[in-house]
Amino acid sequence: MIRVLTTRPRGTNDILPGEVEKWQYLEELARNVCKQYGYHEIRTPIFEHTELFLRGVGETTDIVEKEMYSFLDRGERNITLRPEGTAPTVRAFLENKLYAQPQPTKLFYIGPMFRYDRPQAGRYRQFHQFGIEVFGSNHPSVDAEVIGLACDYLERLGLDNLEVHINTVGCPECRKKHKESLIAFFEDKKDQLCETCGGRLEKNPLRILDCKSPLCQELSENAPTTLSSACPECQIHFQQVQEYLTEIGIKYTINPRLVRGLDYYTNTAFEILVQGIGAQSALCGGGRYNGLIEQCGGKPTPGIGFALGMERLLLTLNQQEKSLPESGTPDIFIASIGAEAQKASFKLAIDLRKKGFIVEKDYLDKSLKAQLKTADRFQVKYTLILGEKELAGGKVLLRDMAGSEQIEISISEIEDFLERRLQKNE
RNA sequence: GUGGGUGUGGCGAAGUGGUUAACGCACCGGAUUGUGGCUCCGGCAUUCGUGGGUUCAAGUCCCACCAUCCACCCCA
Repeated sequence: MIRVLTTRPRGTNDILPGEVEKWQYLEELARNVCKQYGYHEIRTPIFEHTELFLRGVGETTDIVEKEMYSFLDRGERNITLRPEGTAPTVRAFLENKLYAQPQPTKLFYIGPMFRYDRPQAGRYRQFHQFGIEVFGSNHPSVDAEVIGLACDYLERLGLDNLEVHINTVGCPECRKKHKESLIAFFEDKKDQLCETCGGRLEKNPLRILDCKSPLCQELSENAPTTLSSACPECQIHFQQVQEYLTEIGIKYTINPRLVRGLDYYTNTAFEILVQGIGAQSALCGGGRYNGLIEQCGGKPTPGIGFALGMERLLLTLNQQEKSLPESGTPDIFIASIGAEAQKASFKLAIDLRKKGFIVEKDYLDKSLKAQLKTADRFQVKYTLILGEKELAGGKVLLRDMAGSEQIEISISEIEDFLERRLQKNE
């Protein structure tokens, strides 16, 4: 009846203990890799002025047209939960004048994004991205570094069967020409195109190239590609990016049909794909966006970056049965018998925690039997048993759970003892 | 926004119109005095997503709604 109180909003997830450790591990690794490459973390707000995304992402994109979580705040400001991380990063770069520091600026972020989509495997309304951005260099080695960083990260996780697809979508001039030649190419074929592609022809003919309908694929077989339409300058840039990729041993596939959905992309576009996690096979996607910073009110500044889907990454790791850390077990469990001992065990627990041990205890006045059962569930190596008898003598029983042996030691000796034993067993 | 599948206790899962809704796991308690893992015993769904309808009788049939999963569009 009051189900909404116990049901999370559609397309969102609770990350529970046991699972959250995996997230922490993935985030830590991302931070470490970024650090080695000289990228610095940036944390921008989770919401921004709607205008930023209209401008930055593009008014005709699906994100803006139908996927944004937008609302008026109490001050009548039009606010949107960020659907992606690049525009906010650009905004922060400009607002905080990071361009005044040595260039290029190399940033990374990890955090939630929001898109109002129908959820399915690997797609959620709140999802998390790890992304990097480089502002201020159009050097082809930067393109290769960005792609290489993503590959490095994924390889360190031991993932198999990854495919790096790259393409160039050219500069705005190339794109304009390409669009015209595409429309001309499909002119006499438009009646045969599928329903969605019929509509795409006028608005976004680029997308016909990666339509999944077999007939559209066949029809577009010999269509001009962004690559073939690229001007000499863009061709050269793309060529150099490939040379740099080869230099660092990254295997890639040139996919002339690869186009990215957001308006701001120019030149290099790339995706890292993986099979086996459902229809949404793009683990990571990114590219160059040399016009975006100017579009957002800055001086003309080249940029490039990627976004990597954390949920999809977890799905992949799961599917490939890669092991990740799970929740740890306490060092010791403290069982007590009787009210006095309960109080003493409470103090003992806190003293030991202050010494750095991970300590669990009983909070329910359970029977000793039940407490040992609980200790067993926690899989602790040692249980301290504190009863009236021991308490009187300033002692505790220290029980080795695996060997079922226990000795009596004085409370003052516990720390030393555990220090030695727990280290030895580690 | 469109299409398809699913919806029984914390989880897995029987049940296909008829007395008290199997079973497994998990959880909690107990098997004489303060001792876990094995075993045994006991407890744990006034109820089958929600609301209507058909029927003498519905978890079982019909309708609607909701949720969830998958897919399309698109994207991470």
